[in-house]
Amino acid sequence: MQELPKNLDHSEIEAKWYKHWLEKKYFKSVPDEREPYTIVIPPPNVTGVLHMGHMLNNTIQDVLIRKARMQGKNACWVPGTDHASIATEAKVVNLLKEQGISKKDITREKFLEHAWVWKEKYGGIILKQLEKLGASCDWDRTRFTMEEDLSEAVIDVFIDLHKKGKIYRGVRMVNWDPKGLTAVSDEEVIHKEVNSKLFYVRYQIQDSDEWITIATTRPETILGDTAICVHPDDERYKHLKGKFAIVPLIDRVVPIIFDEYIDIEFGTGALKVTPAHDINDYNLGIKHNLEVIDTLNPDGTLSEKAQLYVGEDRFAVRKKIAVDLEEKGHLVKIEEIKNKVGYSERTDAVIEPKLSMQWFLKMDELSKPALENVMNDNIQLIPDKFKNTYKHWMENVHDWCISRQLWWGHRIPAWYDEKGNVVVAKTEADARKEFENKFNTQHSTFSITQDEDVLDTWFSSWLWPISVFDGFKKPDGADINYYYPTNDLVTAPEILFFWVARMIIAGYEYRNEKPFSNVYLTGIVRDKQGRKMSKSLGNSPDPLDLIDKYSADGVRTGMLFCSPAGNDLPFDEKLCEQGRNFTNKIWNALRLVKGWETEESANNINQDVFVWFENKLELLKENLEKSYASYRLSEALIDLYKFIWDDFCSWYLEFVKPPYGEKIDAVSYQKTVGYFEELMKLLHPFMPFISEEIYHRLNEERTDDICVAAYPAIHAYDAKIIQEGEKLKEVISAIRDVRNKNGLSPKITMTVSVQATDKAIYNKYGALIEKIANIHPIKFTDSEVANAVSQLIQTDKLFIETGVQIDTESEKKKIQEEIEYYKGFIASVEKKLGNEKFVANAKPEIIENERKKMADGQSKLQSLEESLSKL
RNA sequence: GGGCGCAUAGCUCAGCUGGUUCAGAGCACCUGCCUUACAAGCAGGGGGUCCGCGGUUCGAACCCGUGUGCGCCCA
Repeated sequence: MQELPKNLDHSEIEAKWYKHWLEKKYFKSVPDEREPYTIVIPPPNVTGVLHMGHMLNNTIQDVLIRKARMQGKNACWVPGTDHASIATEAKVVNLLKEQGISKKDITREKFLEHAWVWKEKYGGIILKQLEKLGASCDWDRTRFTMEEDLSEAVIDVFIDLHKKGKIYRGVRMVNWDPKGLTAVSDEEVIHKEVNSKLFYVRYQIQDSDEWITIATTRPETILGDTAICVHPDDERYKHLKGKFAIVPLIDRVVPIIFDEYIDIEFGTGALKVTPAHDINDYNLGIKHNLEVIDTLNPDGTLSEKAQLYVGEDRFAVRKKIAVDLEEKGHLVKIEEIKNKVGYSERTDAVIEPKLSMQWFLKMDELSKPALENVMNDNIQLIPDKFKNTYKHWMENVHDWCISRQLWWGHRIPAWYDEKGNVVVAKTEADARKEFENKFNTQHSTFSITQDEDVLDTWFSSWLWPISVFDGFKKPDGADINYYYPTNDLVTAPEILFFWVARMIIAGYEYRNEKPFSNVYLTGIVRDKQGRKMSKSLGNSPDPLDLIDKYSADGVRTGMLFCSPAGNDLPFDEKLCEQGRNFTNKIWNALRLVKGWETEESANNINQDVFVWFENKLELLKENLEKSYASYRLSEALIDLYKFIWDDFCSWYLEFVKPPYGEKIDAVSYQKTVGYFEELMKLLHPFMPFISEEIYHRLNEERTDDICVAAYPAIHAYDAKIIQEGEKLKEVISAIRDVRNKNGLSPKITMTVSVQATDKAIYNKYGALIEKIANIHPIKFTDSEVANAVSQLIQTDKLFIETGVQIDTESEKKKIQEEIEYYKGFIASVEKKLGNEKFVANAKPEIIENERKKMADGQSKLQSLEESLSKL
């Protein structure tokens, strides 16, 4: 046969097999009578390119879906992307800017045209990249949150929830992103600890020479102050009741109010109150009926209402106002402090609390079933430590601000007439009818306008598990009835609330059923310094480069080697290298097996090896199954890795390998190919490409594919046979060890005498030991053998005659050390057994075990002492 | 400030009901090997205050309390 190359060209087989699988439509799913197994992909942003988080996330999904497929389930993995309002709009704005076009200068329609062009051009990149990873998605089902059907679902849901009284419009303090020019939800604000300055500023008390000093990190907001607040119990300020203070620079007269909200210890115990620009101040303002003065423009510059510094950016003003306050004698001192400042997740701009009119979704009632069904494990979070976090959030859930001041997204179906009345309706015509009914508007030509804002992207992705199966358009359709609820959701803990909780809410609201049964929360991929890998930090390797270098299989295993569910993954390229080395190992095992020439043989010398290996294989399968059942994919992979490398390659193949130049008997060959195939099936979910390649190489006439082969069934195993095998390995290792320690080449033939009560294993495997360890002969003995190195294997004793004079002194020393160890060991067991309370309280099997330890220990000790005396 | 979690070999982590000869794996490191599938390999080896302290128990890496350090979420 033709010589196989020493290393495998992975890029060639990856392209070949992925294309083949697609042609065979193995990933395609249509409802049938089989049990469904469904995963919906967490839709990546259309703007996105593959990063390490996606790699991890999608590898896990692919492992789960491939295993289910092999197990004969109707496996369906639905891919797609979401439209990512803020991120996409920002990209398009930038692109237009490069072309010299400003968003302000073009119409909404024109802008959206540009946005769609952009989406068509770049929107599919990330999905193409997933193919390189081997992702076995049903690509025919690819969805996009802004396609027509999914958009309609979003609008219908908005109208429905509005009708149910769950959606309302109100002025609220929102997190304003001055760069993105939109409100963002609480979850999109990242609080970072930063070094700030705490400015102490004094305000004069009206009609008095007295001053009151406040502390603030944002002195520019002074211009919007409408009160000073102190604690009612604070002795320092009690006399100020009913007095007024004068706001510096603008001389506004504001009341001094008293409220228990104040922390007496912080700063001076006096707080400036700016209801338009701080949520707590806003609440104080409502309570004390204060004036609200909005001093900020949407872009973060100061507004006319600020009176001073109008049109200048808030951070520039912060510096200027400090100087001006100083000049006018208002600045008392400046302290350096650490405080937390909110940043926009999307634009990284400092978030400004700002009052504005927004649409909200009431969450209290809606979230109840979503909380309950996670707490009772109807939906399982993996790992379950996230239940606590989930509970905490769901019990303190805030109403969801769902409007965004953007164009790219689902436009809010609300309409206003000239008087500012509002109705919610799907079309303009419906809206007019609404106006006629609701407001008695008589003529049909009145002018109405649609709300300019769009909905939060999550307001579409929370419908994802339903909408991808057309569950809104066809609530009783074949797809939604078959695939919903889905099985597993694999996602990052960061979006547990953003997305997972809200999908659960939508599931119960619209299907009266959970959207998925299990939520596997992956870790966050971090670099060696523990930082999250991200494009902006530039600390993330390009996944496609990694695949190029280490193969898709190698990268997949690299990602999974150390990523227990919910734990962060400290990524190291070395892991991918280890994965690639594993593919190389497998490839070379194939080269070995394919290099064998066979011959018919009457009696099979490897019979006992097969029995051992088959039992060990069953044990492996059982362990794999346990790991899968508890989503310990990393553990399953490591078990498989060790089994293939150690048990299969290092032991089994060496056992059955014919001596150089000899042929292998046909039965051994067939058995070996069979085991190899089975191992490849077990490996396929993790390493789809190499397993498929090997599967075909093992049998070149094959017409079926491992991708859809039946996953190996589990059978019972005999633990005793496995134990014998382990002992056999110990014997061989002990002999190798003697060679190593004495600097003897493997080519030197030695003799071994065995002193054992149970001779079965030596009778069974004697010939094998002779072959593997280059022993001739191996024989039994009843007594000590002179001039031999002795090795204790459990309670058996091996006398290895190396053919050279042994070093009696070092041999004595070695035995003496072992004797000491066993003496200590026996003493500790004796102590335990001598303890009445232990004997009275411990379980019988544990006591029995201690007795056995004692007997074994004593027998070994005796044997060692015998050896010592003979030396 | 409130809540949750973590701490085991140089690194990353197992250790599932408290009880084997229980302190373990992979990587890294060290030694010896270009042995005929694989140097992307083979055969060996060293390495630990299971974060500190106290308690429960016949028995604690594991349970309880407490201190320290770190991470995450919320305000």
